[in-house]
Amino acid sequence: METTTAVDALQALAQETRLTAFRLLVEAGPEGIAAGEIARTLGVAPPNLSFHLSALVHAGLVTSRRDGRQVIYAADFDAMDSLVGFLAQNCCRGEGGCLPSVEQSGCVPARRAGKA
Amino acid sequence: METTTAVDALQALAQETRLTAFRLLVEAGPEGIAAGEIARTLGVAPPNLSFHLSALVHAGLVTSRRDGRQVIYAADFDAMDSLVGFLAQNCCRGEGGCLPSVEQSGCVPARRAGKA
DNA sequence: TCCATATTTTGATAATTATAGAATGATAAA
DNA sequence: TTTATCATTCTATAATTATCAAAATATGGA
Repeated sequence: METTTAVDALQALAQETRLTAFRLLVEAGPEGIAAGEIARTLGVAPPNLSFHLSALVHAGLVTSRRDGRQVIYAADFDAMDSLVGFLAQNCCRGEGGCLPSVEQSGCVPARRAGKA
Repeated sequence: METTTAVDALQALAQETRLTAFRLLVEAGPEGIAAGEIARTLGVAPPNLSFHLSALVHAGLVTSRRDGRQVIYAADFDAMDSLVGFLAQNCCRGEGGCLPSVEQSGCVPARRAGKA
């Protein structure tokens, strides 16, 4: 992953509305949530949310697909993986001991097992 | 972790100089690196680097200690853990399958094992 | 076709942030 | 105490970004 890609992703997450929306999408999983529902849940005006969602899409953290009149947004978990991996790359000169402790997030193995 | 805390941390990382400096510190491990050496390595003017390092400290991602005339900066791995945990909290409604795959970072178990 | 719903785009404004240069503060050695 | 080194703070400037209101686009149903 390039530094500029990571900066774009972090920049996208570094805003309250966008971070909250992203976490909502992470919690929702691959099925995603419609833009309108996100706007209602967060109490944000639709044009404002649209602005922020497009920032997340542009940063590659979120995908969108149209379903009828709705546009469904979903977190891109691979992008998130890459970002976290980039942050921790070669930590402690490979001696271990500095990585995020995934266990504390409450979300377990499925994907990790697949990727190991 | 509060949303505002996470936004502050992400904001701090969302800038090329700061992100590069942080990753350098992650790689260096708990011993840290002196401000001057970071400045030389990154090719950044000392006042500019100082500005960015203080942003990282303020965000809680980095600690500093004085050693003689030098000021040594080090990554705060617990803060990084918390941030990653916050991003992935309750992912996929707890059904698993959406967490960062730590394995790809090349940094292994020591800390994870301790915290599980 | 006409209307209603869902979302995005546009344009203007207000606020935040990065950078550079000069000056200041802190520590150590001569 | 004088000097050199390392780092930070101050001041000003340039650039980016969030928000709001209004208009525009896209889809589906009457």
